[in-house]
Amino acid sequence: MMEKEEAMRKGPWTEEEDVQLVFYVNLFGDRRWDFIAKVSGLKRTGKSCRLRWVNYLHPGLKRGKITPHEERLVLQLHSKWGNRWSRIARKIPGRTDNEIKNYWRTHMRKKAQEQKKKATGIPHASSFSSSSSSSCSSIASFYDTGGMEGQNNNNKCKAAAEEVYSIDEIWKDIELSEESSNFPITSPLVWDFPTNDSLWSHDDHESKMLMTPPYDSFPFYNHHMSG
DNA sequence: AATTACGTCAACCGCCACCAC
DNA sequence: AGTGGTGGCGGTTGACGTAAT
Repeated sequence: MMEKEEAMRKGPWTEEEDVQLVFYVNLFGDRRWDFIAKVSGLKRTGKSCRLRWVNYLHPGLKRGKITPHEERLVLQLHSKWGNRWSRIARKIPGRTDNEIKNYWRTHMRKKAQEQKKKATGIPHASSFSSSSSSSCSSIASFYDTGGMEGQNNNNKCKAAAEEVYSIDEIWKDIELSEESSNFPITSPLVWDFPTNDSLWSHDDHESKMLMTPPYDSFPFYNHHMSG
């Protein structure tokens, strides 16, 4: 409390901050965010660092639009779990909870509005997507944390959804589509650092490693920054 | 060309769970 | 068992880009 808090930065991250964060995450792992926030010299909170890493800098992130397969998967999982975004995201490789949440909000809202119109008698029927197997649950539970578990009135939808498309099938689909499309895992920054967990055992060294990342020696830095 | 409306998405906030002490 | 610190999660906001007028 008496500690005079340095003003924390907020808002969009700069490229320099990204580089710095990645450097320290590769050094210390992606767990101790508060520590990383402190030692990195970034004027960001641990939470902010974590968010940036998880939603943007993580090497495994898949960029680009949600595919129909993923969309289907989101629908399936949302019908099952409701707004458990992180849980859903874990089942969709390369997608973050934030991404899925945003996707759901923007796309499902539209669908919900259409559905409402339809319900109020205004003839406007555009299907959710030609590949969507079931939109009943998503519309019904749109925006609330329903989920299907334990909700009798929705069991029909769940059953219908599962009947139409099993999770296994969805996974197969995704694998196939990814194989065929050969989708690139394209994180905005391609980091060459080894993610070496052994670094974690170097607690004693941590304080000695508090240095500013040598930007010049980062091959990816120049590469990315020139873009 | 200027303005408005709309869509998208990165980032913040508040709450909660977990863990170490 | 109680407490404080930290990370994770879901909800929400606001900036920015683009389409429509």
